Amino acid sequence: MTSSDQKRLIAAAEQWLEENKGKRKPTINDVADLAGVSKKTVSRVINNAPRVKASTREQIQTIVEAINFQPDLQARGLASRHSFLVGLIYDNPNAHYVVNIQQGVLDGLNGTGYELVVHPCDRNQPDFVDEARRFIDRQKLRGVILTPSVSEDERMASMLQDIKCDYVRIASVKLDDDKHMLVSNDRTGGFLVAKHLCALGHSRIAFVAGKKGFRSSEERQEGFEEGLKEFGMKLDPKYIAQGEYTFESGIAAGHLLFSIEPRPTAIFAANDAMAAGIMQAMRIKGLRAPNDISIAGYDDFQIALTVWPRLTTVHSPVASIGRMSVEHLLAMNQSNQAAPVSTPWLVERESSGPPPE
Amino acid sequence: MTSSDQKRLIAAAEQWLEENKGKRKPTINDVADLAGVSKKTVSRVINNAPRVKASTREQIQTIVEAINFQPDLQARGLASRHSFLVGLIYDNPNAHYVVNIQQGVLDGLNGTGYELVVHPCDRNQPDFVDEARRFIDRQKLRGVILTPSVSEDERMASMLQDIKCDYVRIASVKLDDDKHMLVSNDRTGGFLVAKHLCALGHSRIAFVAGKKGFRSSEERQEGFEEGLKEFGMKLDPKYIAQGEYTFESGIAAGHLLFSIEPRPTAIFAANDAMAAGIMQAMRIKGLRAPNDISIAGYDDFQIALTVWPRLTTVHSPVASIGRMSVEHLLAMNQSNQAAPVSTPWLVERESSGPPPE
DNA sequence: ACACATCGCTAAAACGCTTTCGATATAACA
DNA sequence: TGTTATATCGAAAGCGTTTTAGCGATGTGT
Repeated sequence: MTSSDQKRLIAAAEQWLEENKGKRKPTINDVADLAGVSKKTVSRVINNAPRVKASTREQIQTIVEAINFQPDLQARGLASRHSFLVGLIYDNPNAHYVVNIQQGVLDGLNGTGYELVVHPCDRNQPDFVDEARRFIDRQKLRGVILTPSVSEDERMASMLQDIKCDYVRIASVKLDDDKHMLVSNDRTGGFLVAKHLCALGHSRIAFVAGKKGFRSSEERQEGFEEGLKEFGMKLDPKYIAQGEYTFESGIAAGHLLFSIEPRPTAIFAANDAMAAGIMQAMRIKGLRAPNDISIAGYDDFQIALTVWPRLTTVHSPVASIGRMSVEHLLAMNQSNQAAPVSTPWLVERESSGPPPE
Repeated sequence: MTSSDQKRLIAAAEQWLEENKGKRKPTINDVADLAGVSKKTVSRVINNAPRVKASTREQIQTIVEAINFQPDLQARGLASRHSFLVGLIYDNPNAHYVVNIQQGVLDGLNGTGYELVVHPCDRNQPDFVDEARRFIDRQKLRGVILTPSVSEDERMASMLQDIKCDYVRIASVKLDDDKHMLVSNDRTGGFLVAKHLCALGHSRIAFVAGKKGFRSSEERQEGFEEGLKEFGMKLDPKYIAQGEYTFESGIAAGHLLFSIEPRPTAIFAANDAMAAGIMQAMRIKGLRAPNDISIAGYDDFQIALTVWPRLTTVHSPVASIGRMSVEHLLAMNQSNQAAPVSTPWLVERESSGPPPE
């Protein structure tokens, strides 16, 4: 394209703008007319489709920018049978988890032209899968991201397969094909905690499990047991308490564990909220961390910093998991990549220390 | 409609289902054909428009249900120039606030056919209003909900007026027409705290302000001062510390206030996170709540229950505010209602008590 | 009895894109 | 030179709704 062509096109575009100032938004027809090509060719350009001569493409792009043409998403969707929306389906009760994962997903979506529509669900309701299905095909979502624990639900996954909706499951272990998974590898996190507590010299170590049926809790526990094993130790069943991933269940688990003889010298709770609950229970009993009992949690959410002493915990990069999950989702049909895996790390703070004499 | 008509229609619908089983979804054309009417009449029925004979309406509804016709949102949007999406625009850094308001908004949207698309924004970026504008008219949102502090931004509001997008601003004070406001009345919350602390017998009371430029903090403070006034007291400027609404800024404010002579016997922080920070600072100084200093916060988020002693605070019904805001938004063009107002209440816990001798 | 609304409905034209199906021009090849 | 690929582009037909324009039948007031 010569520069005089360029000038001529821009002049035409300016004139168009003058004539239609505020009256109506530019459509693909306007672009086609101004560029002297057919709609189809413009369509090819805005969709980055091949089979357009470089110079033609350039001309069209000049016009598009000059009159600030934005394709209408509804029209596009109607013709191509899909929307420019991605869904986030979650049932996690933890506010920090939801906000962080959501932020990560939004970051990943940024600049792609897709927007995020959120959809909490309740696995206790018998029709939650059907409800999700209606949601998805009402809005013809481009794809969905599933977070734990709904990501662990096979009924949900097979429904998505049925309706041919792209999806990525964020979970602590690989439950599906590579293309549909993002693994957070909680086993490693549990392992790190065991190593940390063992290295400090603890031998009577307790574990507080999260909500039953949550895979993350099982993974954290198994990783933990592996770590203990490496130090020639094993998790004594009497030192295992069942929690619910809530602060209150942490308090209850704490009281339960304190009454066992001999008392454990360290407790690993499957998340921070329960760890904070245990620390609350310790205060009531007059026990102090880490002097009497060391405490470790999992998540590294705000609560880990607001308790006293601050909590030793496993940091899981939740926001970055969210971002990776969208990237994986949107690249799904272009390349055959392996499932991304995120690796957590240990954050040592004041709640853990050597065992008492 | 006679019952034989009904049967005939249902039989025809069943046959249609048989013929197109899984092949394609029913469209408005199918309904029109089966019911023996024009598309427009079906359109009137599904939009609850007038000028349709009751019996005709009934027949069409019979067919709609029989073949489970769901109007295509993209096509509807294309023709009617708006989508079935509502936006939530937020810039609040507090995870609990975001999740709760979001949950409330989703509750309000439930059953309306609208879905929620979330859009965080950053008021520090110079083009955040333009960015929001592009987002809104790209997706042709039905309306948006604005939460503090972006709800307090007049540039955002006037942009929404310009593009004729319905919106509701959630804020602690009325900043706009009734139709565009939902007021959370933080002044009352501040007032209640003052009354509570005064009634306990405190006379040296400090206040920790939230982030500068946040209207909520100002309202809480003013309500607080009104309450003090009612007890014949006033807020001594030396007892006012500037915070940032964060836990860390609470720690800093605490240390600052502790060093003042005479030390205040009670501190009201403009939110829970800062109150928790102050309690952290007290622990470091060897001070105890409420024996040495009473503490009160604002929000009643989870952190108020996980600190020790548990925090006396003001409960603001955030989720219900979210729900009300959507209802207000969707009813905006039908009736002329007053701006809904939510009233907070005091929750007394162990962090506040009588002043020391 | 007449003009004039109102009601109930229809046919056709948008809405702004993508898809389908070809057409033409150019390059490559024998 | 003729033949075949390949690259580039266009016309027309959808996609599934709502809007527009208007028609006949029925009621309403004078």
